[in-house]
Amino acid sequence: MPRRHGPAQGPRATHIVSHCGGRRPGTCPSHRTIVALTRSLAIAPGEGIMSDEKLPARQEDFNEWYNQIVVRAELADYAPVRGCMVVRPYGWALWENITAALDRRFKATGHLNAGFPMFIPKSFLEREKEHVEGFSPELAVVTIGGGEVLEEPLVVRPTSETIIGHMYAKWIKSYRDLPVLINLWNSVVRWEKRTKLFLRTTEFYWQEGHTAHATADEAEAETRRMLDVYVDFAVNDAAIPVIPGLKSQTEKFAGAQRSYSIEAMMGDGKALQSGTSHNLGDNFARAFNIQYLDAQNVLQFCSTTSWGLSTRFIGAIIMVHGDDTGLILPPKLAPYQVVVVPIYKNDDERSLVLGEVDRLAGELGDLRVTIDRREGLTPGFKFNEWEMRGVPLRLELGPRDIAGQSVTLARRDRPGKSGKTSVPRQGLAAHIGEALADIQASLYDRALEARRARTHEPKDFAEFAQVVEQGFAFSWWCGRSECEAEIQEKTKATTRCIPFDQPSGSGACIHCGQTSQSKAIFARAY
RNA sequence: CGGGGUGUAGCGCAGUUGGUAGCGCACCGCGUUUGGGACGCGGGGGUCGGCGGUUCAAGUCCGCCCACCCCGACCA
Repeated sequence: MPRRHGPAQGPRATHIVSHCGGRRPGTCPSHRTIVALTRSLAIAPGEGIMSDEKLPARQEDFNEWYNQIVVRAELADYAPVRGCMVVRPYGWALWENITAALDRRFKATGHLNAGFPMFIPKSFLEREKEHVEGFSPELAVVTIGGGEVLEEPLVVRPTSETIIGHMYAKWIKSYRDLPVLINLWNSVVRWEKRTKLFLRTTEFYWQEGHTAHATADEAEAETRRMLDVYVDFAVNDAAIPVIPGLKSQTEKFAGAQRSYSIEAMMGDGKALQSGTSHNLGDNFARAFNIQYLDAQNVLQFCSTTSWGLSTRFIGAIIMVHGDDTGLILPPKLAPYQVVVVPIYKNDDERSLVLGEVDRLAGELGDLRVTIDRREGLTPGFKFNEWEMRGVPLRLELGPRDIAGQSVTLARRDRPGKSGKTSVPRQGLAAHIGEALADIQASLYDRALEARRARTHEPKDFAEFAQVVEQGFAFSWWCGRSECEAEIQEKTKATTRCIPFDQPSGSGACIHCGQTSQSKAIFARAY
């Protein structure tokens, strides 16, 4: 590929905005087919097909499809700092709806929000052995402050377990202080080698819950309870089917005793860990002396947990629901649930239509509605743009609709003209409410069906290797790290989780043949 | 960190044998358009990644540096 980056802007921005610009189809491999096609139809290249206006087909180039959607839908853009992203208002509105949906659930389970500093003394990280081993390769370290070399370097938080540990040790004295249930909404920094908007950026936004409990059982219950919260959110608000389960030893959080995750299948069959919950046992309690006196006046270590869900989840929404036309947002999280496109030819029609559009929008008070009043753009352009940006429902209102006392309704889950119906103006609000609920449900059903179609239970390792190229394998696994490493080397697939939902009995490990007590989900992962 | 590649307008690119920088899109203005990605005319926009060298003259030739991209090893 020729150069696709510029020094001043996001280096990858160029790459993302258009893989070849579409202007020189002859020099771009991806366009040769199109060019050949147009030639055979005796149309000059570029005359009949505006290739740069279309997204790449998911099947052709899923990666490029994703990159273009993120930028063109104005969810995010590349920051001038390598690996960092700017979340644009449309993307942030989506994130706000996600945070609201989660925060509501956190409050309902008794958690309180707090703010912790982004700088952590470097020595804190070193207190827990596994933790420092896991995180030191990706730390950003501050060595100078106010022009002077710091006595102790500060790390920019990659996660807050250590500073939480320090403070909890200070706050917790008695069993009467427990449990402590705190959540943080913040951003963290991990110096990743290879980044991708939303999925893996140097800095990302998330929530991290941190709790301390009197007993190991309570901590385990909390860990599982918050994983359930993530499942509930993913399924009911994001319309994303997820598989909750236990992480393998190699996949678990650095410093945790046990990690759980929810795993989702993306549109290309790869897996995305979409949320995690960790039982930290007494690892951090011992490292930071988080101790309390129990009712018998005996000093005990706390058991702690942590759990997080990040802006990565936006990547999941994009890759689970999106189609070749662009983004499809689940109605419950969409920044705009309804977009109204007014249609008119002259000033008279314009005032007629806009007046009606205002009345109509007024009736939809409970919904998130936007009216596209932009001048100088054809309705057709607006249809395509809002479909690309994933608005679940579009209302088209022009003179014809007004004359017929009706409104044209277009469902995003059925793109193009096929998703259009004309509905009576009377009772529109109720109709729209039903349509949104229906879209929400159908997105989930569609995603679940897509996952089913690509989830297999291979007979042998040869079939296993084949199915994980484009989907999930649900297979007996011995649980040994060495075995997992060999599988990864041979197939690029890793265990995603050991689902809670297990068949009874035992079986032979898909790779080494050892008798195994449980089956794992294997897949290539983001 | 290893291997490969690329830096020219916001983006995609062209720039011949060295002769003082151009095209498309986007942007701005005006007009005609507007029910599935409109068109015409006019206009603004550049330390050619940086530094140094060769030369009467460097986007172009030479050297060094920087940045970024792709592929691998590591990851919410």
